Amino acid sequence: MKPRSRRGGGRPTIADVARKAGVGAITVSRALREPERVSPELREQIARAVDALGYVPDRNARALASARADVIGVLVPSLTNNVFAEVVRGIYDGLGDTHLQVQLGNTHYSGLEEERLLQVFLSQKPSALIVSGIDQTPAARALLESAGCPVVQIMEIGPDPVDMMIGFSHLEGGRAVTRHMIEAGYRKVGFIGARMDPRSQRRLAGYRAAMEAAGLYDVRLVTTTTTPSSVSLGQELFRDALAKVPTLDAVFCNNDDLALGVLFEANRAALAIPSKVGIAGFNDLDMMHVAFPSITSVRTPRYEIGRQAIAMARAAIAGKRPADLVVDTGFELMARESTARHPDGRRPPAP
Amino acid sequence: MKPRSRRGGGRPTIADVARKAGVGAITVSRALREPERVSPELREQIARAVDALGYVPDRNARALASARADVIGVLVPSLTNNVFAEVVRGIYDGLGDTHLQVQLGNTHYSGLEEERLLQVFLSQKPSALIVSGIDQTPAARALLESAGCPVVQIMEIGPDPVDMMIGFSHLEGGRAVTRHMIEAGYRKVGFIGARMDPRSQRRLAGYRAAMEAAGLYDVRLVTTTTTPSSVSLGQELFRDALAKVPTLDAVFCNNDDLALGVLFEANRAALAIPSKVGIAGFNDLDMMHVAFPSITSVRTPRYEIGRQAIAMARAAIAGKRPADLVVDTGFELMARESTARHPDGRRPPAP
DNA sequence: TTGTACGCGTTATCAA
DNA sequence: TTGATAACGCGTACAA
Repeated sequence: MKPRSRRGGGRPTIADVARKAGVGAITVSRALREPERVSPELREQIARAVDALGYVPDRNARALASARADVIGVLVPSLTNNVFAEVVRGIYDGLGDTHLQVQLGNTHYSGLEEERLLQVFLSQKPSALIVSGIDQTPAARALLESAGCPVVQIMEIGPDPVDMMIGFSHLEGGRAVTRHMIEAGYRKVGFIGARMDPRSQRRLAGYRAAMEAAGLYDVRLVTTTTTPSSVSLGQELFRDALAKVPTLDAVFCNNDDLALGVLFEANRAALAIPSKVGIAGFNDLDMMHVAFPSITSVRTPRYEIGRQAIAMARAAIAGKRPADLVVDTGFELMARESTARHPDGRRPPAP
Repeated sequence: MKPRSRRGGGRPTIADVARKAGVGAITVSRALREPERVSPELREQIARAVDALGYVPDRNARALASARADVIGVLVPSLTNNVFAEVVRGIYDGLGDTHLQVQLGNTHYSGLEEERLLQVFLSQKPSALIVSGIDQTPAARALLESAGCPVVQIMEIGPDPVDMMIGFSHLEGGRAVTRHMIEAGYRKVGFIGARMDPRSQRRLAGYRAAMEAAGLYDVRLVTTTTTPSSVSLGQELFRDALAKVPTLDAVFCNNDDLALGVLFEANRAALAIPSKVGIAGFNDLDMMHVAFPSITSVRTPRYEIGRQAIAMARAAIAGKRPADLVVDTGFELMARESTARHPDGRRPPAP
């Protein structure tokens, strides 16, 4: 027996397979990656040898030799935020059974952290990069532009894509709910926002635009914090908002967690929903339609964004860049009981 | 100028740095990985050259040469389940600023998928592996045992660790809540369960043990489904449970999402909580204490499990295997208004 | 369709 | 403490 090489961990290599199958190593390599370019007989022999030896290609060696890892780097600001959890789920599902792997990075809503992770990811020579939002730092943007691989910005759309983009306008989303509440008859519509990342800011801008258009805007109606969002924070912020403006008759919450907190707090304070106070959230998590009363929200296609982002990336990797480099997914206003102050709003279903 | 190598993407290599710093390539390599083994002067020169060139080591080459990637493979059954999202957050946080990277895999609660992902991960020669639960298939277990790297099983503890383990007893958790409800005076305590993965099964076993001990067990009180958990599913299952046993006076839900759905449905049906029906969840998400009324749950240290799992893995990688290979984190029963039927239960706070 | 020669960028080995 | 040399396992380029 030929002694094993000095360093190897003992796993069979492509050479072992080649020897066993009686072919050249490169043929094995091809049989694995482009089977159609190898004759059926050899393919068969090689498959047997692979099985017999339990051969698994070494991804590191492959990446080094081909100067490209079968990895898609994905940068999201949070892993616990349900919205991004669903985006990530869509991304994983969009992979199908390709040999591609996802490398996740959590930027914690920090531009600097995003830069750092980009550096790290780039050192792997990924096949593509997916990043969240459109507010990269100049340095991060430069990194992306010289990445030498397809780049997809997700969740938002804007005027100046690095490469590809898929998302929707958060400003329009914010405007749509606010307008809906105004039309439902609410006048003192408050805005409650946590975290206040760029997308939250734009929802606020939409809120403001709608309120100003109706001549209802008042800065005291706006209650925000940079603290991360949570149900309990919604409760607190609602109390703060009421303390500032006791005549508050509705709140548009930055997201559904806050809205849930507001609902509970309104229950506690015995404020009738929707007659005394209207509530709307953002994202339309499952619980919004189950809540009692059900809560108005804006349905955002986060899972689909993840799926499509991967589809776009895969197409670009394959050299088929999609015709539309910027995709606006839109959103959908889900008007429910929590804002049905008017007779034309939906009524609570009979029990 | 020496022409750049044929294939490289143009990025500077370690040789470039070595030339610029006037040292050997290996010295640069050492300066980067074990600075203390290089003289301060050279270290300084090398640092300057690295900065000047913008050198970033190629992870793929490093992994190939050292036969080990600085990657920790992490297998979880779900990314959207808040519980695992928090585990993952703990894992990322536990990384600190090591050079280690996390490679996430989603098994979708499937043993086969876990096997497949293990294969993929192993092909990268990870530095360590973290897997969820203790119910690996025999094939997966064999893979883990011959992985040649530290392995941490998380979320549960059991008698036969592959290597290391950190978690708690779901059976005891289920038993504790159930006992609490019985002590609060409930008699027809139902169990509502979604997904029914192994950990859910063990919580059910704990429920059953407590009910049988009190002579209250009745199979008709148990309502389960393999459908993934959600708030709306909680609503549905509660309706089903009530249809089966109209005298139901409490429900222990497999997790907090279901419990929230039950709460809303009880509200809808005008069933007073906790007098007509008691509710308990599992995991103690933030919303449980905010809910109105607040909901009894079992606090599980999922974030801490993630953090500690990484700590254990890092220690093992560094050759310092922890003294306790199996860590029981325990859990904490959070009794709240939703099960406070007895005067000794907590009262709702005054507004 | 298949094979040969070589390089990918780094680290392990061993000697100085 | 530092360096020369030889892998690491695979893919690219080119030839057959």
